[in-house]
Amino acid sequence: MDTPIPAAGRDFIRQIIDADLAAGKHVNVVTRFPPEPNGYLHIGHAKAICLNFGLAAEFGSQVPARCHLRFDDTNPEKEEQEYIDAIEADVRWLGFDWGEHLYHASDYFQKLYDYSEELIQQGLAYVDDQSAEEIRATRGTLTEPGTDSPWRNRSVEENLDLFRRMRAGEFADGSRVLRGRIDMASPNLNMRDPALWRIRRAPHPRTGDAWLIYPMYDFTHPLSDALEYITHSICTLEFENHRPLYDWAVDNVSVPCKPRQIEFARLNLSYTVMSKRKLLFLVKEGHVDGWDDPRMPTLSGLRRRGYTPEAIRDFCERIGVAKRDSMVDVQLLEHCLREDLNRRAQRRMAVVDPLPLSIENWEEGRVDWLEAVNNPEDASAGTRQVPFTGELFIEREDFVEDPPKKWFRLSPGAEVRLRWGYLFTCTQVVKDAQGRVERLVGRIDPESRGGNAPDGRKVKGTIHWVSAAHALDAEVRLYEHLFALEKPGADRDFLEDINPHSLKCVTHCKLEAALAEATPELPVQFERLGYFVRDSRAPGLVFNRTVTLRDTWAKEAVKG
RNA sequence: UACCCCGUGGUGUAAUGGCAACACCUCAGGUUUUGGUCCUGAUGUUCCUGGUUCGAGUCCGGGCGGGGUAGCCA
Repeated sequence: MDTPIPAAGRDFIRQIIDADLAAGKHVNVVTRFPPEPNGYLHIGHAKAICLNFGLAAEFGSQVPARCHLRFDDTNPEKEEQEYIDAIEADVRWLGFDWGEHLYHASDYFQKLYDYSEELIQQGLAYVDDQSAEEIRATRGTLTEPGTDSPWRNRSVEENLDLFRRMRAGEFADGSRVLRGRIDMASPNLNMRDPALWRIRRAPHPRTGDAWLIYPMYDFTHPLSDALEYITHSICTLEFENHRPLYDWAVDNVSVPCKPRQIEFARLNLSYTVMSKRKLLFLVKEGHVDGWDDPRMPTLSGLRRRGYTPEAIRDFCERIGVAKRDSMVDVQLLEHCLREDLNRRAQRRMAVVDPLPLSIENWEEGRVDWLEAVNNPEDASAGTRQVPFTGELFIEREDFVEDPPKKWFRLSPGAEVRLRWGYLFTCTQVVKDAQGRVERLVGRIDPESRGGNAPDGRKVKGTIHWVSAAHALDAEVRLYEHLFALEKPGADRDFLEDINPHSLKCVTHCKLEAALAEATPELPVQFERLGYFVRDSRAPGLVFNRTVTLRDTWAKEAVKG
């Protein structure tokens, strides 16, 4: 190593790899991201993806390094091609590339089968005729040892014969299982003669009906890692107790290398759920619109919502990697998002809850094309022309008849700036029969074109607007967190914690005409409201609110 | 009450025997044609208890607390 990396500040996994490289244990770094295609990828997977692919990219400057994408497809009853396709698309969208290294555990079934015969030959595996119930009953408990199966001491020949016939389909589903012959009294339950292969007459998305027996994760995973020459096999904490079994597998068959399993804490995010089981439930029971519902923590949902891969990667970097259970505040994710969007999103004006406003001293039919800055954070984004007329829409929220303290938006007699336009003073409030404000009337200062008065007087409030004659009609979907509680399901069914206000669809919003060209790939900021993106599924002009702007006034208002 | 893992501000992460730091959040102020952005500042931290050491968040013992594990799921 020409430039030794200081240990300080590096997470424990990077330190392990540093040490392995320094000690000459490895001359390269090979990691893998091993999803099971039984659901869509979520933000928790993003953490694992960024870790594994990130490691390969980082160490690649030092030694040969790569990261594989491998589908852990050993349970045909839960896995589907739709998920396989979605996972590949999501990993790519996040910004990672596995190159040639796309693998499937199902490609290794024959090798795994051969390794199993090796185990049988060594007396390290046997065919058990017990039912699943009997095996469960004899496994023992957390505090008591299990008892040996009556079939535990079969001869090698008999085991070989039976195992071959299992494969040939001579036995019914679930009637027999191949078990590792380890230790029924082990304090680690995973070592109490774990099942290695089970009989399942289920078509597999990739192998079709070629196999009637399927290997278990605990057997498949370590050997797949070994077959791919994985150096560091990084997984989540719940597999910690499985590590002795992982090591047992690679130690007892003739694989070409012995990868090391390292466990880290999975991501928990406040105000959401992360288990695939729960996410699947939300989809199947119709609590959300699908896996890519913009309220879902799935990568496809976040994408549709307007999250950027850059923001998600930044987030994954900032949360770090450790072994302690934790719950990350969703506000950190939103902070990363806003930071990215602030840099890149062009500004537009849009009125979600329109209130008509008429300018008395504006010549009928006159259109004034004003210059508006597209992105104050990025001069190269340039400017655009926005039409100003005597009939506008403003945000209903920006007007109050009886302003509270520190209110510097619109109220009767108060002067505000119409962004990029003129200083405006409200002279008249028109109400309907019910007393609801229907329309505002007022005057502009004709000398203030562009937003500044010639006399230099300060106007603190600036509000956004849209010319009525030029406005586009659109639907805007306002989202909040899917769950109302920080930790959904903490003390009741998680469905009861769903936020009833997680989606608000608002129709007949008024947009600046330039928004007609908005695409689902380009985030925009609706000035003073938040970041939005064109929906990728709905026909017509439909926008999703990605995230609001920080709103210090809202906090002020709450305080009174 | 078996085995494994983990305990650092409200949250997440760092400090690798030597001044407990960074980010988010919160709060206060400044700048501002977005109550955005940006800038400045403030509040707040080593689970308890013995020990080793000149010196312990860090090493050791004992507690306490949290998480995981009894699929032919992954």
